Amino acid sequence: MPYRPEHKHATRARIVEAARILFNRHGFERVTIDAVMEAAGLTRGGFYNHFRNKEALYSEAVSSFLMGRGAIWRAEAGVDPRHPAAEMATQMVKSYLSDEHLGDLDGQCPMIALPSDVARANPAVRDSYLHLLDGMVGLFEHCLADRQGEARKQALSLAVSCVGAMVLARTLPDSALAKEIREVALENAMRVTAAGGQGPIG
Amino acid sequence: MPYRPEHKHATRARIVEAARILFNRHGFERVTIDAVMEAAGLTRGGFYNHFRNKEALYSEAVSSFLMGRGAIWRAEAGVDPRHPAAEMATQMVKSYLSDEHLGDLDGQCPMIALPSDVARANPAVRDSYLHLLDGMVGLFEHCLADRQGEARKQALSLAVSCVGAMVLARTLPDSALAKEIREVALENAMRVTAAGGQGPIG
DNA sequence: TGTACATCAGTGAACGCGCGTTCACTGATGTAC
DNA sequence: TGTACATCAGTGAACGCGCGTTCACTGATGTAC
Repeated sequence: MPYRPEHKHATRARIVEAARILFNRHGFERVTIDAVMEAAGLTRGGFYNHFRNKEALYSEAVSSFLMGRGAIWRAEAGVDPRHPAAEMATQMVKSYLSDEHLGDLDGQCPMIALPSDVARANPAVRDSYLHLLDGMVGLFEHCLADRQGEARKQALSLAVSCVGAMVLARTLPDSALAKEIREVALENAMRVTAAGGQGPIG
Repeated sequence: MPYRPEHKHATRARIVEAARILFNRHGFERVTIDAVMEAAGLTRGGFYNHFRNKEALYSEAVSSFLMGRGAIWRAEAGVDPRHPAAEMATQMVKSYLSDEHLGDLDGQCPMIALPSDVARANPAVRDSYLHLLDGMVGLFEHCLADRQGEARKQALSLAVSCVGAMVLARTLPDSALAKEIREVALENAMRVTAAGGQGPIG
């Protein structure tokens, strides 16, 4: 063995991380393999030592968010999986809908950055997206575990508000409407997380 | 004058309509000018008699929805601008979140089909998107005019639910989660349109 | 009414560039002795 | 410990294709007479 296996793993991880950032910013089509490899400190040709093709990389880049930045994000929001509580959901929502998150084109959640791109990609990529949304809904549901029977619906409501509002805010030109939308989404979410055990939106 | 002005106008409209359908289905990058012109019954070269470049066409294709399919959609939903009523908002929401709308890749609202594409396009395209969302919010607001003070917020809530849920549903692979999300969005919207003059939701 | 003409919408070949992918190679590394 | 070697991660030139755009042209049409 000329190189340790970890060497290849590390290189591969560097490529995925560089790709995640570039895809987030520019979308699938406008990111070239050249650009990804250069950002990872490598050259073009080596790419196919690691990935079958460009779409395979795309799929990995999308799912990589969950364990990478996603974990950091959960930590920053103060989410402790062992202590579910509605305030944690509140913190997550606030953080998700924040100016910082909207402006962070590199670190932003790919669900915001890539919806229509992913909608036209292959099933593996769409599964990665499902995986992310599933994770988000699951996390909210966990935080709202005390709302017997309604936790699932409330979690789904929060996810739609968060992702929906941010997708719109990112798509619109810098406009008053974009700001209004995020504010309304936040208000609605607060109403959900604040409510005890009433309806899904109480 | 060799040709009547209407002749050129009609040709131009045919190109925009062909483009709208193709962009909706495949996004900006994957649609070629060749494909658009062929769909309009023309050949490549003529394109630049009508548009400055591909992005100019994109912007027009997005805005064209409002006066074209958008008007049909409003009519089908039974919206009569002279008689605002919450039931009209209800009908619009139901129609927007329907299986038919989700499956209609050609006629679908571009806000669903193109968010991340548009987010990376030039300001004119993003303005067209804003124009669409503004139209939708304005329509809802008009329908909810009797909710003094809260109409605006309720209209925004409806728009986020509608577009957000549909964007997610279109992006996810055909999954149970996609169905759940649309159902929850519909329930929440019904709660908004059903409510008298209470809070923006509930 | 009929005809010659000017206009310009539409044609299609060509250009030039960029990108995904391939491939023969190089050289850094871990191992066997 | 030192050295020769086999491996394979990484290199970079090349290929082939597709696409946006340009441009010299053609021919259908409305108009002037």
